[in-house]
Amino acid sequence: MSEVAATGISVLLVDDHPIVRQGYRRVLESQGDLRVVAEADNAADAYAAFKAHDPDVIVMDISMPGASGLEAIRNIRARSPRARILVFTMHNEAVLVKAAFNAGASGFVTKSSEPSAVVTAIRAVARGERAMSDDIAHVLADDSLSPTGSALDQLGEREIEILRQFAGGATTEQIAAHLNLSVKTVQNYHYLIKTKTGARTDAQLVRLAAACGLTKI
Amino acid sequence: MSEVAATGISVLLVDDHPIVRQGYRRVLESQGDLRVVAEADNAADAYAAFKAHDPDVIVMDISMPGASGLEAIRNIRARSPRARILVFTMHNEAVLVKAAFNAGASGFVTKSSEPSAVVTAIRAVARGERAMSDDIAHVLADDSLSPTGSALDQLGEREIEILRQFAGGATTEQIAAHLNLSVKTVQNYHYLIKTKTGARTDAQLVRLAAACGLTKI
DNA sequence: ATCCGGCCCGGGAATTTTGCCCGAGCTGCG
DNA sequence: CGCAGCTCGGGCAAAATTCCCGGGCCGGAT
Repeated sequence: MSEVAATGISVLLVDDHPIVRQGYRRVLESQGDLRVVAEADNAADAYAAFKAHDPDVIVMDISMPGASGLEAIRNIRARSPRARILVFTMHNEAVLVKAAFNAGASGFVTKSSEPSAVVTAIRAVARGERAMSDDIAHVLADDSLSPTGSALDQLGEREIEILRQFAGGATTEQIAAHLNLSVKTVQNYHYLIKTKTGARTDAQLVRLAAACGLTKI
Repeated sequence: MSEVAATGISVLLVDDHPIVRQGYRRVLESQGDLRVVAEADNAADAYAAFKAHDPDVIVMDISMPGASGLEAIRNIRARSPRARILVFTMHNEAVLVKAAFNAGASGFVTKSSEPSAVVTAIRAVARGERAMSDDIAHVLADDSLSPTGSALDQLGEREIEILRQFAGGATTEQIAAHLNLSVKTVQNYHYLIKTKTGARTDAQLVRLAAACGLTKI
């Protein structure tokens, strides 16, 4: 596209809710300097759209069906290290934030933020800077001050993802199918998560996940 | 507001994510016949806004921090039975759907639906009809093939008590000891509660209990 | 280069729990 | 009285859990 404006920032929207994407698109495009050049609702399409449109910034939710959003970030960054990815999700757990940045994200903004925070973050990420919303900064600050850390800090990425889906109400089979794992592996993770967090009951696990913002109720 | 167009549908938006509300507002208002007259990000504000603006339809997400969305629905309907509430959330569990309708919702649309589905549902609800998105209809259809009851309402006192303790994180043995029952009986109640509510997972049970205000998280 | 430790993925086997059947005692109600 | 519903538990096959194990992979330390 040779006629692309020199000053515009092109954006790829990745979110599994069509209506939510619609809304974002309108909000972003009302800014003047932001153009949504493509949308995707899953990790695979996200990479294809990235290759096809070469956007300046990818705005993506990391809680999507199928492959984990973190996995998608890693995939994209592995093949295109100059990709700028702004994570835009409702989760605000320190573990997730750190995992996202480790995976290669350039920014992290929660959906609880003011709309202006997203726009600001997109512009910062487009300039190659790191960006995060105020609440995320607070979460990370609190986390770095606490000696023991959150109960979820001792969990690996896979464990977090499985805990999220489990607490969300998914059955073991559904999780296994979503993540392409054997049922046995999911069961083992389930058990491991319980022992690591000290939860003696599935209900306690759900409460823990909810308390940490991993899932909403 | 004497200048209100006679043919417009006024909408109150309830969602805890500002940017999401922004987006919905733009999507809905681009329809011409829909006007967003107020927004709220929690249950208490939702009722205040409803009283102040008397909207034709309330579009609300039921996963909000603090008070349960179902509780909010019950509150609003109890005081204003003519209120039309369209639940608009990402959750698609049969238990939640049934609980929402039991609480007094007029419609249920998931965020995975096409934007047009929401608009259609809003218009239907405004006409006093019941509305739901296709995926929700499928979930309910699948669920209704088993002749279970509707939701938490048809639970006996003992069942409610056991569900409360279970959702609170108590183990089967603890519940049995606390209620002077055999472990087997508690297990049987556990199973009975699941079948009556339609929950397929302990996590779904906890979510239902939390959504109904049975336990706080 | 090698070891160590961590995460990831699953198998195996003993133990529990589920899922769903059953009967029995107790209420209240027509 | 008969019927219905709640409460309480036994029984038994099927499934899940609880531990254990090993192997592959990778990054960091020696």
